[in-house]
Amino acid sequence: MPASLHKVSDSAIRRLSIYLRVLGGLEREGEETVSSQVLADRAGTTAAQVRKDLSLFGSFGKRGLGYLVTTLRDELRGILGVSRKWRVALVGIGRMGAALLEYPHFRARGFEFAAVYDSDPEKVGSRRGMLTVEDAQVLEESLREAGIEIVVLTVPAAAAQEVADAAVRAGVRGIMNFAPVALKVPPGVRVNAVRLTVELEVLSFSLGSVAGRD
Amino acid sequence: MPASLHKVSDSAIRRLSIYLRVLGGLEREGEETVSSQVLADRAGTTAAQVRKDLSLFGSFGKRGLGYLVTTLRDELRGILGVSRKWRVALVGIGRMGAALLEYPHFRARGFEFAAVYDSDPEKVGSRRGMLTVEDAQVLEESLREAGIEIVVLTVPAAAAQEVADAAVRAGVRGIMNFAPVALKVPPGVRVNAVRLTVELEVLSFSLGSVAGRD
DNA sequence: CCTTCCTTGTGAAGCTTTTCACAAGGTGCC
DNA sequence: GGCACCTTGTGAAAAGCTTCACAAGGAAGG
Repeated sequence: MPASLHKVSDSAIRRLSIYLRVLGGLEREGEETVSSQVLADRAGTTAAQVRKDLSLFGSFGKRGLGYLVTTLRDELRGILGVSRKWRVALVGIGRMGAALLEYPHFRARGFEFAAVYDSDPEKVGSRRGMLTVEDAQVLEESLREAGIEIVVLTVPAAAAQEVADAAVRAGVRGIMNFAPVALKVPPGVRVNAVRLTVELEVLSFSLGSVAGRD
Repeated sequence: MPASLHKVSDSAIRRLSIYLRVLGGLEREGEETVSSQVLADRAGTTAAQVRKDLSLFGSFGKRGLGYLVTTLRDELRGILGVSRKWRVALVGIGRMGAALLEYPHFRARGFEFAAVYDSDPEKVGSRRGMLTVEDAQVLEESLREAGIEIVVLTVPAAAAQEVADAAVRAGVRGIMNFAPVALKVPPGVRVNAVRLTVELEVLSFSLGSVAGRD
């Protein structure tokens, strides 16, 4: 049975996103079908896991054959909600923010930066690609007017909570947080933290341990 | 029982890294002790989880009092392997690579970029802070000579596996991979992938679902 | 010293996620 | 059409992770 309302784990969703990326590659290579085994190899997981993940949302495969690449890709897009465009804003134009603004994979997946903010008077008013940097002081009103749904937060840790609060007041329900601080948000708002230092420290731990296995 | 050799989950290590960050903040605020409850609040988890995580490595607290901030910080540094410096190399100086080179939190935690590589002749030989960009063609030999232990990979997907192979041959055992592709590496080498698009798609899924809880 | 209060460390229970294994369904060749 | 072969979808088992609940240890004050 499908099950769109049963609670689906975060890790399953992460893997679906990876499958989607893999399917894009397969399509470009001209593959028409793919088995759970091949999909798993390319995604770095197991065939059983792939089938289980997909079965959370329906039966997309053909027994004896596998999955139709294009069809499955479309299904996954629908499940993940990326068959539409999302209006995203970036707050904080440091080096990281600037890099993300230009990051080609976001736009290619339907995430479109529709507004950019900074609090530095030197930056406010300057252009970044198609966008003009707006003053973070008018964040709340401006986000609401622009109909922003997701905010990417690349401000210093000290300013992050304040910005998040304003974004929430403006109706934003998704925040991708690069600031090294745990944001408090009301229920109904989702924060996804990207912790670069944590990732390096996980590596450090693995290498430091007696044997550093796989 | 402590247990330094029992297998410790990745998520537990991630949390330890977050606790370490929180402890830094507490120390700057002049706190001398901290309870598992406060640590949990600031780290975004529960008190029981904090105690369980720490108990994997020893008994660092004092009943009735909590944990000594400075002591626990030192213990965590030791556990995570960041009481020493790590020699890190960056391969691929796009916008993302350039942003990471300047990312202040890496150096502050003991991760020091000791070499930078790119394959673009325009970039090779130019300076980036204290470093001169080296040619990616001599990656393997150069990494070995520089004694690099960790590589941060910010090259296009198509080049990533090749770079990873060279790094592994050079003795690198830790790779932080920003390229949207699953790297194959031999046992003993650890890859940590940073998947920015996946993080956005997880948000997209959460917002798209009927109710987008929490 | 004794009592009260607080917080840790930790088995055990509960829950979630992953892996297993196989019946069922479909393909494609002869 | 029939047969051999392949791959999915899925209950069930296994493994892993988190939460619970409380005994034990220590602090603080009288």
